[in-house]
Amino acid sequence: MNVPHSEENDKMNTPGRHGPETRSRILDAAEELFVEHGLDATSMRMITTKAGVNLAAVNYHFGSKDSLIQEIFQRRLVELNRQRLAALDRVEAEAGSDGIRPSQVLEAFFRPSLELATDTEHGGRIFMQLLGRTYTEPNAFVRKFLAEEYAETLQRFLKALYDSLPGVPREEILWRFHFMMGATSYAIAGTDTLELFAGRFDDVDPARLMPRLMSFLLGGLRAPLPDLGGAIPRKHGRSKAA
Amino acid sequence: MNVPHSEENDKMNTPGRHGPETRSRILDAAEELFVEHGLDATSMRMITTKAGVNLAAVNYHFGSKDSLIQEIFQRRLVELNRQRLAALDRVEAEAGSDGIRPSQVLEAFFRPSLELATDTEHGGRIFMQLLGRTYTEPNAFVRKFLAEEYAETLQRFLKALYDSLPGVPREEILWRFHFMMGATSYAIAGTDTLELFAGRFDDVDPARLMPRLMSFLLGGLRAPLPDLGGAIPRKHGRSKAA
DNA sequence: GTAGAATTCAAACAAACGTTTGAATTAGAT
DNA sequence: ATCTAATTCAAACGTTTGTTTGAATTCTAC
Repeated sequence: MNVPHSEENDKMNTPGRHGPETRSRILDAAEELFVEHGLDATSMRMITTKAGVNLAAVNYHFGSKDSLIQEIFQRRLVELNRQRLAALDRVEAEAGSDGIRPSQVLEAFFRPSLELATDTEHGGRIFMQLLGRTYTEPNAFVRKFLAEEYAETLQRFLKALYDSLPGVPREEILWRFHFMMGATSYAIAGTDTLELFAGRFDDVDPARLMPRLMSFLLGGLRAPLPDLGGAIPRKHGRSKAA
Repeated sequence: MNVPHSEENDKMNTPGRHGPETRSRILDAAEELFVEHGLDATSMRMITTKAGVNLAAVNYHFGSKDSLIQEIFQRRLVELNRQRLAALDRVEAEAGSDGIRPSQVLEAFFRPSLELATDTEHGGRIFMQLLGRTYTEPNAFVRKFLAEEYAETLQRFLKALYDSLPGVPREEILWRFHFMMGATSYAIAGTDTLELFAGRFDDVDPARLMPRLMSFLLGGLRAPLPDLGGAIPRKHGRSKAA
């Protein structure tokens, strides 16, 4: 009867009669609920009730629950990765003849996400909590488009990191980048995790999180390379990291 | 009619007629499925089908799905934390007059989990993947008993870490321990995460993961303390970490 | 071999799930 | 004011969820 929820066509700027805010009401409500209960445990009824809209509104505007999830991640990730790449462009443009330092690469990658995690006004903090726990999400559908959304950004940053650490085996850099993403995700998503573990957590000021995390990450990245014992597949051997 | 699933009473060693393996069949099947699809997305029917038992068997032997989940975590975590505490006891017993080094604390805490993650024979690897993604699990029930299960262990290790780093503000140590747990969890749970991101991951040999991770963690723990700018609540100031 | 408890089994339960439907309502354009 | 398309709405759709039931089966003990 109707052909709504605009899969890929016109942006419903001209149409959209009186409910241009129904979409965003749903997005905001869903974002919060997904953080609180997880993707699966959040039902359509919970979302529409919290948003104050009709149950059918999600399917009308987004098509399905999966499409809603995708939309939520996309609207944030596109902007986040845009900022990251812009920051990398900036430091590369200002770079001298001997390239950029590893700390600059990390800054460009992690600062935008931590700044988004600081934003309590527009739901940035909520989304970053959601994103953090989504990295380990088993849901195949979610994993797929998350990988697609990250592919280009990751590739550019890994290359920049490789160039900033000449002589260090790429395999090691890749692993350490993995470790760094893990530490960062937990720092953002799981504050209450350690809070529960350790009883209390006095200083959770997000403004102080950035320098704290940055020190840790840089220390880990520049740590002496491990002694991997005997045979190492490719890349010849051990040495000190830069 | 029956009073089964033995909440807390006798260990059903004397009773348990011909199906002492029904319980473990269910536990093993559930563990695998939980890793593959997540806790919520794994249904009772999937579990009982994979285990080759009747649908009602889970409720009969465990009482409910939640109790099954709890049982799965408990049988592994009790042993894991026992090993951790034993390792800590050992290094503390051998310690000289000037206490133990931070690296020894980290070894005692993280090595048992990484060794469990290496065990592909008895499902240890599978469980550690499950545990890693459960740290960020929103499910309130899961979070609760996970915190209880970890409370004592965390407390002892944090104290040991504090003692091994005199002069370093406890707040900083707590944060860095949080970062370390994040890095480790991702390293174990989310290998496929970065694999998806980075396209390929040549060297995933778990035997090499331990030295790799250890170098990174120690580098992060011993990194120079961050400059937190102006006022720092309690604990007086900044200094170099040991 | 018979009594009785422990376990398995097929079937059903109510509740919740995501989605669809078709009529009612609203708003923009002519 | 009228027509038309976009949106909202209450109700129902067919599945799937975790759990329960009561009879059938299996095993231990006497």
